Amino acid sequence: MSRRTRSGSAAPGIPEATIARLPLYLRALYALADRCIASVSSEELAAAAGVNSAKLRKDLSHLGSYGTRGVGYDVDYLIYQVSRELGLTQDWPVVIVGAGNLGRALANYGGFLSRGFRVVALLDSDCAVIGTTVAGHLVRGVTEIERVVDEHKIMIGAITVPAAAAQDICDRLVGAGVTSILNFAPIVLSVPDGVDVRKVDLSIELQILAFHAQRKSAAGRAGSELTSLDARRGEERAIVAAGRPRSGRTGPRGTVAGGTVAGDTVAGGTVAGSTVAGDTVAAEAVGT
Amino acid sequence: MSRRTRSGSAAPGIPEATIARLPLYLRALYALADRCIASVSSEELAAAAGVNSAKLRKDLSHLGSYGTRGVGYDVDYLIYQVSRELGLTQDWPVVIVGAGNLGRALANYGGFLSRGFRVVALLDSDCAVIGTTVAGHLVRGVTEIERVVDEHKIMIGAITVPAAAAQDICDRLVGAGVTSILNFAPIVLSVPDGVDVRKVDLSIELQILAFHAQRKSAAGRAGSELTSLDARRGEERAIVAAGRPRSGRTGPRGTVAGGTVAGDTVAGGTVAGSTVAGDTVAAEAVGT
DNA sequence: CCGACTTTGTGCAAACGTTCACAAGGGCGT
DNA sequence: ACGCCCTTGTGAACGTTTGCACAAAGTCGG
Repeated sequence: MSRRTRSGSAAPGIPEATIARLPLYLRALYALADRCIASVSSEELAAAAGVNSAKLRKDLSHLGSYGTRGVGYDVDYLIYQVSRELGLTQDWPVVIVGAGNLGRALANYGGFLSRGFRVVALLDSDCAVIGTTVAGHLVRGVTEIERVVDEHKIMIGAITVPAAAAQDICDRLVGAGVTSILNFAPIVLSVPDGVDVRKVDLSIELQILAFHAQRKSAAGRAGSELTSLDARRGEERAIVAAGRPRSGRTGPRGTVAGGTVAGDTVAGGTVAGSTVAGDTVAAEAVGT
Repeated sequence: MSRRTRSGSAAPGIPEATIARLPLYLRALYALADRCIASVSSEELAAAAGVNSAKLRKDLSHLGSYGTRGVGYDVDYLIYQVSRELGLTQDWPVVIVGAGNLGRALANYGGFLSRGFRVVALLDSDCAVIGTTVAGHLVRGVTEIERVVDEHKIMIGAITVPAAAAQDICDRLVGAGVTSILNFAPIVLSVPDGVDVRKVDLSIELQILAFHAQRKSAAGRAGSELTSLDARRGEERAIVAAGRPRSGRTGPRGTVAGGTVAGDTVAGGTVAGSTVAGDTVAAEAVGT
């Protein structure tokens, strides 16, 4: 908790939400600079970054009073100021552990990674991959973590290994002196105080998307079979209030819908459609 | 804005922040189920998910009163409830456009993607890639977007193409009927109302990490050269107050530090270290 | 030099999210 | 059956974030 909110040192008053948006602004600014646009108003920049203009102005005001009233912001100057605030005016050597698809994707992200970041090592544990070249980087064994980190004074590491290996890799990175970790593995890493962990999970965003998509579906067509979904919800609640609590003690494991669900999913990730059917049966069996 | 906050239909009161954490809980729950743990307390589950236990309880309370006082939550049952709330009890066919490193990584994410999601098509514009098989999927041409979306009734699309092509692909996906888009390209997509866009940017997280790392560096060693960074900041502000505003009109483009910065970066992503030097010079030239 | 116009920077209030602390409610031993 | 103990669910306080609306401050035309 304290790990993410304020990482070690006390923040001098620059909100976390603002920090999270600065990269967005920076990207928009670079796009403007590429098109040789020298000056930009908060309205335009906000539109380019996809945020409210008042929010953008307030965010930028935290960095200082760059910008000219009646005119706007000087693109190049603002790029520099935002970069500096983010710490991108210095060189950040990065080690990527895991040369699978994700690791390779990250190593190839050059176009945007290279602004301040430099991949100095790409490691993997798979002997079949070690020795090959990916995105111009020779893949080396994970045994070299400590040496590489120490040699290049690396403070940032990216973990793109399978979930099962992630904590071990994390421990070794931290042990070697890495204090900032970008975790792509779908587990929660535990790290000592003073170490920053940020995570990127491809499936989480997809699941959030599914939630909203479901909403849209349910709202869109109101008279079709999808309405039975809402109806089922009502019954479901009823089960909880009536049938479920009793079964908690009766069986060592839930004999209601839940058991079926886990059986399906643990088995090997069956498409969840069948799960719904399983529950509908349970609902009828218990509810009526 | 309204696009992300509430996507089309009015939310019945379940906070966005909660939705964003549900996948996290779900993952922790699956991990518990794998270890054959039938019941879990909010404290334990919160620890596994890396959040505050009070937050977890409040989040879950939004779904309903699942859970037994004095005991905890039935793992299997909760898995089902959370899955259903997220819309994962139904099958979501997904199309991935862009079979580069990222697209491949996503297609191979099977272990976690498969819980509710199903990659039905992998498209690319590169003739060299079309026809090859990636993660068990035949790569087809982007020209087939419309056909594939229509044929499989696809509502969710992932964009893993380069930034330059992303908006075009997005437009075509939307035109074909896709209403939820997961965007990996580092640009802000513009979509009509009713279409959901979520973005994943590998470099943004890295930049946030850099910000905190910089903080840690500056705080850690107080007497070394890093202190000059803070000193430079002071001077920087001085320039803004004194020298900069005047140059705004004098030259068509900023002749101060900003120009140098952009020249460096636009040229081809030089490591930003040199930029700092450039600015220091400018600071001395103008400030003193 | 002045007055009109434009855009920044910010005080303020409302919305939102988090955390604490505790009452309500259930299991478990006796 | 009863009381102890444990954990959930939630009311209320707190902090953060957002967005409005406007004064301050600059440019531009005459």
